[in-house]
Amino acid sequence: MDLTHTEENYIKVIHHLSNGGQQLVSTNSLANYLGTSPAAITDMIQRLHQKGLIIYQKYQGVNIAAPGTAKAMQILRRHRLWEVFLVKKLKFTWDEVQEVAEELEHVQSDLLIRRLDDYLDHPSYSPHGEPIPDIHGEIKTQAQIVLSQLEIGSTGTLVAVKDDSAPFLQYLNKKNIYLGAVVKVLEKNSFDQSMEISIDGSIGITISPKASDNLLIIC
Amino acid sequence: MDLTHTEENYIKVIHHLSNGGQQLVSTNSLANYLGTSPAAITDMIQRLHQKGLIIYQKYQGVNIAAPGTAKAMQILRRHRLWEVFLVKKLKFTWDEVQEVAEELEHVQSDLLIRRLDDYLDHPSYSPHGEPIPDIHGEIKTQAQIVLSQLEIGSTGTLVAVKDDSAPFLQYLNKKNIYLGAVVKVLEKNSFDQSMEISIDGSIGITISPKASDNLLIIC
DNA sequence: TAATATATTTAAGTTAGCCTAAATTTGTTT
DNA sequence: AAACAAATTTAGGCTAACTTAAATATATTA
Repeated sequence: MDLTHTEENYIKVIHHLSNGGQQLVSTNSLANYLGTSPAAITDMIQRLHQKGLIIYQKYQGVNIAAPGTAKAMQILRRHRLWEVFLVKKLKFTWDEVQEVAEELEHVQSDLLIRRLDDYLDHPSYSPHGEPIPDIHGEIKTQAQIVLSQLEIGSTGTLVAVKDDSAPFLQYLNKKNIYLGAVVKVLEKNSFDQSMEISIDGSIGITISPKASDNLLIIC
Repeated sequence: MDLTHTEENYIKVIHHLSNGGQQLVSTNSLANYLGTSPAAITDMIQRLHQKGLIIYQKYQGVNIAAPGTAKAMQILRRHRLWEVFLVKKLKFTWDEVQEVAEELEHVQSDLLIRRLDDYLDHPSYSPHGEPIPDIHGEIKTQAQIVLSQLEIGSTGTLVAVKDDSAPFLQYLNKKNIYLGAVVKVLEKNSFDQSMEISIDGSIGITISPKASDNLLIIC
């Protein structure tokens, strides 16, 4: 089923605000999130319910339905692949990608997304560390842990940051720490919780506990 | 001024059908080209005239105005850069690009287009051999002639096709004839107007007059 | 539990972009 | 030049996606 850009956005937001279907989403929270009037929300959710993409009962809020989830996964896949493209190939910074990816995600062409995926070597994570659904809409869920919990001698792949404020990102930049890097814990200093790590085989880098608590890795 | 996707499409088509402003375009020809009713055309051209993008007099047809030309150049630039990307990077074939580029050209981000242009090394021609306007909307014009007029022993660079129907593009594909190639005329058979040519120094390839009349080259 | 506040829906209206049918202008032919 | 044909515009309507204002349902609290 083909949706309009707006319908796709609603589906994406309902999927997000319902935590993937775990909770009901109120009309007001949608209106608030999307910056439209509650009346506009009611209008649209009635249409999406009609189409079977969401579950809706008058005055009771909405939830995403199975076909809606599939659609949401497709949109997330497109969005995150474009983000990878923008950052890896076009040298966008993390904070520049959102707006453009928001538009690119609505370009309708399965062939395009398949080729883009090939071109990018089938990435599993966006530059923000969000998992990229595969072509079937499946997300490979791998438990993420904070770097500070990794044991000495163990390695993991850096996939996300908890704090994506500019100062922290600049700090990471300066220390040559980037997403996708293989991190190895060389040492832990128990008296101040600082860590010595190597990034993709580099020599030891010292990072503070504040940093290691905000870096997410998979093993 | 920001235009809707539809308005951008109208501007593009009016620019095209007016030959860049050289002739008036009738309501009917627009309706025909766009596959909509003449009434819808009248609707839209009144709006575009209001915005100063086209020149319009009731019952007299329209022409592109200077601001419309600037907009058309911007759209053509986006379209053709995306075409280069799709073909060069994503391995699309000539006949696969049109539809997707048609969507991508409407993504609004000057930064995106600037970065894409950098990434592609500032190409001057699309895969169909159409010139790509620069960031100021200027087109570097070089006289194009049809291959059939090239003399024996002369060479030229293939930059465009007159006929870009799928069958013709597939024919070219099969004969290993591609845009950007250096073409040399080896022989001309006067009885059937067929030609022997070499492509980037290849051995002789025989092409029909129908083909050589539809291949545009610069010398 | 009744009164009140909040959330949600309905009603009526708007704009973009289309449609068909009717009216009007322009072009062509005799 | 009048009559007809073709092209164009106007009029009235439709859907998607919004708006504000009014009505109604739900939640809260005295």
